[in-house]
Amino acid sequence: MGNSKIAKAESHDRIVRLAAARFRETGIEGIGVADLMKDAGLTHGGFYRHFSSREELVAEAVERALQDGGQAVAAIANSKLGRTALLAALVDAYLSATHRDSLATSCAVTTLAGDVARSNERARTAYTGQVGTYLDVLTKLIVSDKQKSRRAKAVTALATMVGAVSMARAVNDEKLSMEILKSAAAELKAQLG
Amino acid sequence: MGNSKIAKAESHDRIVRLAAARFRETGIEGIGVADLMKDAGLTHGGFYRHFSSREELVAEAVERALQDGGQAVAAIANSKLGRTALLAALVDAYLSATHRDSLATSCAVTTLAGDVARSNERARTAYTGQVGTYLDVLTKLIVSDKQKSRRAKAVTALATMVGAVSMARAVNDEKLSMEILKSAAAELKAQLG
DNA sequence: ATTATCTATAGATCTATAGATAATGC
DNA sequence: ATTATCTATAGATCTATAGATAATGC
Repeated sequence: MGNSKIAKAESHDRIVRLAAARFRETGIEGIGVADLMKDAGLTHGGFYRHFSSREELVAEAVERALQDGGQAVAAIANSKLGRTALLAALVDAYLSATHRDSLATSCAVTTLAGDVARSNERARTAYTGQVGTYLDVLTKLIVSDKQKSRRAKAVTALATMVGAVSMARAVNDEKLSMEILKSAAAELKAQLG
Repeated sequence: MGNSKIAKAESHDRIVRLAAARFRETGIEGIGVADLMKDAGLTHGGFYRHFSSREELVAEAVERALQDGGQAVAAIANSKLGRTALLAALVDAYLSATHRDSLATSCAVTTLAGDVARSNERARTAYTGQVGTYLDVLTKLIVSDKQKSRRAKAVTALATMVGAVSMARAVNDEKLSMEILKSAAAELKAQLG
């Protein structure tokens, strides 16, 4: 015990990274400070040397969770696929059973939507920014005569993906869950391809 | 204190009805047994004569919350509008600022999606049933050459509405929030009308 | 000397239970 | 006699703080 500034920064980063994962798994209020610190290999007493309150961790962890999704999208967007193939790759990845089932690493725009709506302004501002980023990416990938129409199609496509994954997770009927993911993916690709 | 069987049934119904509203406002874990009982004008000690556990209330209240939405849809569906006007009325009501802001009475398929995914099987089964009901209503209202295609369009339309309202609630930018609702409504009406 | 983390604990919750009270209903 | 609700409380959490310990860093 007792540690360097570098070690403290590493601890801070580890707490935020693990909280970003656990909050997506359990919901933001589904896990306490003590368990989060235990995950990070620390005891709960040290928490308040890193964060002024639990709310501050919530804000940082929501920001981190949203960044994770941004990086996943950037990884696909930076591949050398053409416009249509790129759109299809994004849609298929988002509407995959793997994304549905991998809560800890999933897109926070879907997974934390309900929690963020009830959360602090910093978390909501981060959420708003990430939605804007996704809409920019999608708007550039969509073909349409008018710019305004491309943007509206991007909004609708993102809403479709978010809603489909939300419902696919909540239903307890695997067949219906897969139907939701597959139907939405097929429709989006037909509409935007 | 001390009360008739009729009064007990009324108390039970009041607890479930108020819990269905509060759970949608605060999230299922956002309010405790004592506050729920206080809402119903009772003290917390009597709770376990009505429910064997908090989980049992969660199941009943999720069922009730989902029913509320079903009744709202039925009210619109039973109006004397033609197919196109009916679809437009459903889409506009779902994607209205009023629905976005009226959490306590809102559609639980959107509002409780995240909580239900982590909840008990009875709540998830009720959720699954309500999704099926909505899909049946929408499938009948959508025109398309093939039955299979109508169903896929219904799934996509429901996903779009659920995702749009989820995001519209989480962002803290009123302009973006309204853009999400209005763009999704316009696209859905253009696609399905 | 400073500080990152630890142990210990205060005070506020939360679910659940025990036993008392005051009605209903046979 | 039964029971719907009440008061009181047990026991488990949860956030936050206090003070000790053992390292870093001047």
